Amino acid sequence: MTPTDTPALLPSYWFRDMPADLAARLEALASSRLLKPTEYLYRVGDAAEGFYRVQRGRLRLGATLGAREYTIAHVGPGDWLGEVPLLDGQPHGSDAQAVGEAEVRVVPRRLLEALLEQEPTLYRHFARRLAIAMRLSVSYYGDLATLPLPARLAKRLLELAAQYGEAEGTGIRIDLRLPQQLLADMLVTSRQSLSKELKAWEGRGWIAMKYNTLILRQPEALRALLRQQELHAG
Amino acid sequence: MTPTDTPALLPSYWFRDMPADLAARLEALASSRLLKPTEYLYRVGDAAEGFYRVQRGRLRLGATLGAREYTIAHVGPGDWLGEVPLLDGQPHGSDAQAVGEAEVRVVPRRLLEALLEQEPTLYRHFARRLAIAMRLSVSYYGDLATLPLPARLAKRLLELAAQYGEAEGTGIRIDLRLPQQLLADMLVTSRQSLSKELKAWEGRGWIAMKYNTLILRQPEALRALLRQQELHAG
DNA sequence: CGGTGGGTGTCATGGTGCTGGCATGCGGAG
DNA sequence: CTCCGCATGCCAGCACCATGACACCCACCG
Repeated sequence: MTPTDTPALLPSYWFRDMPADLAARLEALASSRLLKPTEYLYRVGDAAEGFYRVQRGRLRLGATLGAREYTIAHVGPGDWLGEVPLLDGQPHGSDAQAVGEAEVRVVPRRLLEALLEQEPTLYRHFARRLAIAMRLSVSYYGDLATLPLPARLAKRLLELAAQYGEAEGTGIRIDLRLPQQLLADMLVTSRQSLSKELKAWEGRGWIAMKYNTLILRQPEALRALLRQQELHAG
Repeated sequence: MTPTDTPALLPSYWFRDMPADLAARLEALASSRLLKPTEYLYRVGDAAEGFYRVQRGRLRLGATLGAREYTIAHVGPGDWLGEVPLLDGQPHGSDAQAVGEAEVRVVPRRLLEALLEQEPTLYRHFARRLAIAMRLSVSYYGDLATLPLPARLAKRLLELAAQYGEAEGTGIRIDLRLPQQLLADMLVTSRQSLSKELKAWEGRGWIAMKYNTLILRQPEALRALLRQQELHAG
């Protein structure tokens, strides 16, 4: 939960939504599980085995359609995941895959179900979590449906800046620690297109890149581009 | 709820999920509201005023990003909608707009909240509803992210056939009653592209179109196309 | 029964972004 | 320090689909 052990994730707000009291009660039922890089915590079609909290590292949530993969979000320390199949009784509809080394806390299905049966008011928290998730999922769908790549990129970078950014002179520093390929996957674009766009922005002085760090030097320029693209589309 | 008063909707399964006992209790709290064509039941940013059930007609769920609109789903008689803002306390994140003349039953927010407070176990149903919604929303996102237009169209038509189709000789008849423009919006494509694709399929004998009715003559051909496109994409 | 307007079919054109391939660069392992 | 391998930058060619414009057709309505 401390910012320092969070390796700068992609937006995943809703996974965070978990009242402290409930988190503590769940934590008491959990055991640890270690995942090697690229190892799957669960895959599409798996039966629900538990409710998970990321302890360390990062997981990619995604799925494979035919031979093509897509990524929904990345989750990191403090994020909870895996409740959907527990709540509707269907198999998992997406994959959860460790990006690097990762550790998760596992609340076994039986124990969670027992807790819920004993105290059904806890369903209220899950309903709230899912309502937030639904809202964001629809919003991402809308972005993909209406915004061209530069606008989607600008929006994402501004979100990341708001969530994980730290002031750096006149700009905002984002510690990405993420290969361009993975960022491209999340934006539903190709690595090449992403690289090209970033370089173009760097040339204009909007951003600066070094190592794994990205600095928004002129966030206002990104906002302007976003507004303009949105208007132009009509 | 009878098939005959359902004017052939676009896929909207999850809105249906509502246990009969809960539906009856909600219905007892509801009053009716009539909507003229294109009138909004609620819009993005509106505060939550109630939980709704479609009685008659059809509503488009969508939103506007900049000057560009997108459509998430259509809902029709028997479908419930509008719970997200009630559950997370935020304003509406999408629009609900009557397509033709429509009538909805309204459960006022106060009454729903009172019912939930009195009987918190009802949250369980909402959690389940939203879990299903989440699953489908992510699946639509994946379709848009990975499938080219012909595959998305094939998938949608097969879904519609499974939901609303009736046997017709060797094929499946779908009573669309929907202008191509609205179907195109749901597929996130242009009217022209949709028309072109449908005509091409008609030429190959895969489908037949007349009036507002579409007949899948060779559903197997659509499934094959879908499989092939998915593989080709890798 | 003729008019009118929305829905549909079709086309030329252009833009966006993907594909595949290759060069370069950086950073970690030995 | 040197080497290797992943990550990045860059380019040519092309596929897909949006756009805008226009003619046609049918249903509905006066």
